[in-house]
Amino acid sequence: MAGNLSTPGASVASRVFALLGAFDAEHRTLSLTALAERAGLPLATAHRLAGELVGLGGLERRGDRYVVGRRVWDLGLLAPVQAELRQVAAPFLHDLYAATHATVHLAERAGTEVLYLDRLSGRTTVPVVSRVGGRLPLHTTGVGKVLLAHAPDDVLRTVLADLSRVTPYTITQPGRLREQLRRVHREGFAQTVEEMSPGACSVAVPVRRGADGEVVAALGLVVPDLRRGRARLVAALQVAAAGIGRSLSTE
Amino acid sequence: MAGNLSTPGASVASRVFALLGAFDAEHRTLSLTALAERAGLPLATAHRLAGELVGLGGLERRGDRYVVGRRVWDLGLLAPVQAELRQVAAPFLHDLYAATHATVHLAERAGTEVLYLDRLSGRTTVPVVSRVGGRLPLHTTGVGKVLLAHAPDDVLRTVLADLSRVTPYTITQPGRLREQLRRVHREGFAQTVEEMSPGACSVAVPVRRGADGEVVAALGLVVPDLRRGRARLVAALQVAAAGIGRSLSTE
DNA sequence: GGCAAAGTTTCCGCTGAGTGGGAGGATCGG
DNA sequence: CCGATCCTCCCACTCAGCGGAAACTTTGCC
Repeated sequence: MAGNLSTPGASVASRVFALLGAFDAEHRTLSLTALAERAGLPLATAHRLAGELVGLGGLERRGDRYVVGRRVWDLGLLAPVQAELRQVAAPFLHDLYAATHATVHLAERAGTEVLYLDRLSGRTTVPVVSRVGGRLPLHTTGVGKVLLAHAPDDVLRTVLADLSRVTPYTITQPGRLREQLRRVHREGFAQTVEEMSPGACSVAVPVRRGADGEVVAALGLVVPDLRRGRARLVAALQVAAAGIGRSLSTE
Repeated sequence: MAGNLSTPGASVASRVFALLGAFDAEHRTLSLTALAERAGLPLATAHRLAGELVGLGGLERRGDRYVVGRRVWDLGLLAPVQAELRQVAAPFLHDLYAATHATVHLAERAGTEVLYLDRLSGRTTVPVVSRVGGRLPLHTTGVGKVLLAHAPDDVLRTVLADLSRVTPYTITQPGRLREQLRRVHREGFAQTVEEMSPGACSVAVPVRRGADGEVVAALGLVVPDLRRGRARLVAALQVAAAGIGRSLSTE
């Protein structure tokens, strides 16, 4: 994990975040050894610091494994991560869910990835890999394609230069993706067919801030099949996106 | 704010959390001076540490105010705060919302307070003060009364000893509250009428883990008026709570 | 404009908090 | 029983962090 933080010169604060940053969606619990390893800290240091963090609520111990502490959850909920957007969007997401019973996503672009801001998923839905706070590639998801179509040129170039394959259907040819992004502009929505996850298709539309039309986010649906009813889904998305955009204040 | 952390002996990690802990729902942005004050740190120290945290993503600067950083949001979402419960409950919360269009709450008891784990609120709803990750008194909310009715004796005693008044209708007499808690047991649900927030009423039921019947959480609805349709709301809540309880694994 | 007050940033020398190698335990499996 | 693996603790050295104080910026008032 990143440069060796055990070298003198690294602040304690950075070590705190190194420890916390050792956790991710695939590693929600870690043994001390794994924690030290992933944080790039000597065992003794990790042990002492981890103990301290447990006392502060930044970590929790469950048996001999560590997990991120409740205190961090508390604090994180205070972070203004698109707070207004999420607030405004919430009822529209419910409406979409009620109308479609598909998994509903609200996402923004974070660099060259999609960042999922909110998600509603029902009982009977295709398994979806997204997660609020999670990031996925821009070229493999519906919301990602929408955001990519409206991203600055340098982002597009970076993404096109490295189209990783996720499923057999993932689009890895820059030319094909470029063509699809043009269609996103022309038709106003993006779609994917099993490009991120087998058995999952998606459609997505941009959310434009009412005042200036800037694309601030994307709204998407994940369904098992798009061959029937796509038009209805897109229409529902567009209604919701327009409603959200209208309700957003000018920054 | 707590003991003076500027005295030597306090670890850097504790100062980091002191700074982050200076933020709360009412203070989501702070000037440097306010931050230092609320964290109990000397100005120079707060300034340096805050700068460091900005570099690490733990804080963000907006103009000359600080807010909690995205990194903390990211990390917090990895904290296993009733992860299974929230996951299992999500679709039931949607159902409840679809059926009632009321604000839906999922909450657990954290010491002598209610901790809101999830919340769905629609467009047209009474203004509600709850917030995911937020805490409220046990005796002024529907979910709180449910949780209090099933809390250990020492918690009950502590709460009864200090029934703070929030609105003119808040129950502040231990006797009356005791009587209501008995009714919660007898009738299987709790209610409030403008006891937390003027114009807001609520009903709530316990969520019992299927395996052992232990009350692990409470499920509640907030509506403008309970005089009509209360029975329907309670019935809907009970169906949902039973469904959630059945889906919970034995810990 | 001039001045005071409040808030923010920088400087710098002293010092004890933090560090981490290593020893010592605990636990497991063969 | 022994070795492997992981966790905990110790302690002497040292440099990262500390914070008082001074400089600087912004704001608001006369």
